[in-house]
Amino acid sequence: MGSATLDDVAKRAGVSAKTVSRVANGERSVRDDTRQRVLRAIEQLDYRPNLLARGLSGAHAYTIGLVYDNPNAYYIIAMQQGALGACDDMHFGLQIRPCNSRAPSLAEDLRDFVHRSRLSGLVLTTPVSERMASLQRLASYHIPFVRIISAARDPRDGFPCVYVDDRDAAYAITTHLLQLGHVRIGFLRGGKHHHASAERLKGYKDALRDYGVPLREDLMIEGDYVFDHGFRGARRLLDLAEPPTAIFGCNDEIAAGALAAAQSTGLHVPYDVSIAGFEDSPFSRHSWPPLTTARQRADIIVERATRMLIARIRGETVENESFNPELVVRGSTAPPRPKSRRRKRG
Amino acid sequence: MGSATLDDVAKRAGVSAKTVSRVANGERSVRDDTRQRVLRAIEQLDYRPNLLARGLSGAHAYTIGLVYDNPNAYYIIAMQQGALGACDDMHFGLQIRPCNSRAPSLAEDLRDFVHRSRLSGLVLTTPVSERMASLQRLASYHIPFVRIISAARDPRDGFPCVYVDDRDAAYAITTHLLQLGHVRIGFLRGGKHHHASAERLKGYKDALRDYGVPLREDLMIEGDYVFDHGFRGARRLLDLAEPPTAIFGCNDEIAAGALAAAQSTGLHVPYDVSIAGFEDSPFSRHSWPPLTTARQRADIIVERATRMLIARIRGETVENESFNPELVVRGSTAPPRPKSRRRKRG
DNA sequence: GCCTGCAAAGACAGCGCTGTCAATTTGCAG
DNA sequence: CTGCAAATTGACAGCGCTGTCTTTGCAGGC
Repeated sequence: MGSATLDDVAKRAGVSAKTVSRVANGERSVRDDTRQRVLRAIEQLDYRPNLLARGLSGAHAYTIGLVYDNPNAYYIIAMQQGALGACDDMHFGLQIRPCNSRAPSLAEDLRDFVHRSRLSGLVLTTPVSERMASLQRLASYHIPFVRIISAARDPRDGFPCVYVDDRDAAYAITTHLLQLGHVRIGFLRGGKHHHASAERLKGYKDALRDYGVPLREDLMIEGDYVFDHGFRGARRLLDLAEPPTAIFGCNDEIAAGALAAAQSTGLHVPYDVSIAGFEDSPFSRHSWPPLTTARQRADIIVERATRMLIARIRGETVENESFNPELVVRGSTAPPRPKSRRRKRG
Repeated sequence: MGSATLDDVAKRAGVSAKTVSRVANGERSVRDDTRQRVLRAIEQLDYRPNLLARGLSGAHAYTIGLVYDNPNAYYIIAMQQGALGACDDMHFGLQIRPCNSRAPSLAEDLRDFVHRSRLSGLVLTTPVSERMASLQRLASYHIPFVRIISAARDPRDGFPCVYVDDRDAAYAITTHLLQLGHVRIGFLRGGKHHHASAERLKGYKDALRDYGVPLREDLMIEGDYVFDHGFRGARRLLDLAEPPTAIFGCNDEIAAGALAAAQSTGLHVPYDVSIAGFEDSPFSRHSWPPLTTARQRADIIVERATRMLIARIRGETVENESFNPELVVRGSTAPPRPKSRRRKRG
């Protein structure tokens, strides 16, 4: 019924349980013929280690936690995929943990989460990874973690991380629009409390500055990472006396809102107005026209972070790593059309 | 460091560890003053049960597995939310398990998954829940599970389930289109191997029959639950000599593809062609125009299934339950426009 | 032949909890 | 008061594995 245990295998192979344990965990100090004998017994009995027993007995449970606070389903799934891939590969388990990154008790909640299941460590994604005070506390509890953050360069603050250069990608998108000939470019900001959002705004501003285009406050609109903000923000922009000829949404959902707003006004994208997003979510591929955006491989990023974490847990020293989102040009951006020829329908 | 254990609490409260265990698990047979004393000690020491120890010791780990084989991110997240909600509420843990529902070893993979972590049971979502042979095997391993399936009525096959009437919802959508005046209605089918897909096709056919509209094979196109099928399928339909005036996509992603196809051809939705989806995914709200669709609360459905499973694990007898998706009419459907007035733009 | 040193294998004691069953206390009729 | 069933509580043995320490086996140096 319940599958075979170490002892069963040990008896069959004529060795002690500890030796079977050694073989199962790939330890070196087992003579080759013994190892073969044990492996055969394991196979014959179809033995599978009991993860609970291993976790209870050992120093930790060979399981990591993936922590996120994000409303974006595609993002979460991509992250889970990345984490699961690395975990399967390294024979670790995975526990998922949605949470509220702004809860004052964040660090304590996570500590309990870790202790209750004896987790080996945590992968912290944005924006949880940006709550420095909580990270300090987590570190003081001796809980290993690796963060994924938005930064142009290695923060070197002692907390290991994978850092993603959002500024650079936003710069690339803005440059793309500028090179098409756009000058009035609207910016729909998202996630006031997300560092990534500030970085993207920075990239936008830097590009305008480098191209000698003056910033216009009325073209930058604050809001959240949601469709509705994109819709209303774009409406507001398009209702200006001098509306922008291009709109850059801080993520694909905002851009989707902007796209809907433009189309609902009877504007043709990209001929009447260009729209760009950020993320390369499936939405950006499935809308019409498909969105110009920045490709962010959340799955690969999280997979790297997970491998780093496991390496750290094993006591290896790890280097921080960086990722650069890349520009993906699709049908939603084109050169601006002379104002006179702009038309409305509907 | 590591949090307090049962023994610590027991000492502090001046009782045996077993009594603390009883209080922690909410068992009846503890006198009230003893219970209070123990609860106080638990609070003072900030005691949290160690889930691994509990799982190893007890008959099962108070943790369930959520099994899915689905490419749709929104769906998965909704299901996870529902399962997590119920699990948190019932003090159960949750393990997620993406899998390949068509693997011949499905039942054995799941058995190993259950044994390795001593899982209490499984929630099986479509299409895993439709692999009857595997379910038989799972049952023969004495693994408790609850399925979510697509069916018009209680299957009464001995395997507990939550059943969702896809046929009825598809009937409602088709009826909605017929009542708007559409006669040539295209159907883009998805997921050949999903029972839900067959049910939706059935709803479509039944509605046409009831309205005396003859079925036309050339208006029904097979494919998968993906955007691309929607796009190509819709193109094919729209290129017919007598194209449909409405297209029903078997899920929102297919409908999104159809929407993009129509728009890329220069057609105006819904004036030139109506489009309906199925699922009420965020996409259906975020496209322009937003999609008429069928609302399926995957979160609530999975939450119910999870509660049923836990009740079953506790030895209670449970009744199967049913859910009906409901019609959500949005901007993508409207009465057909006379053919002569149909227009294209470029 | 004897001792040293190292690799290989085993013994044993838990990890923190629950199931089982025995011991103790309590409540209450007689 | 006494007796007895019912209600509480506790003792104890694991659950299946790993960490630590010990023992065993064997090659090499004198």
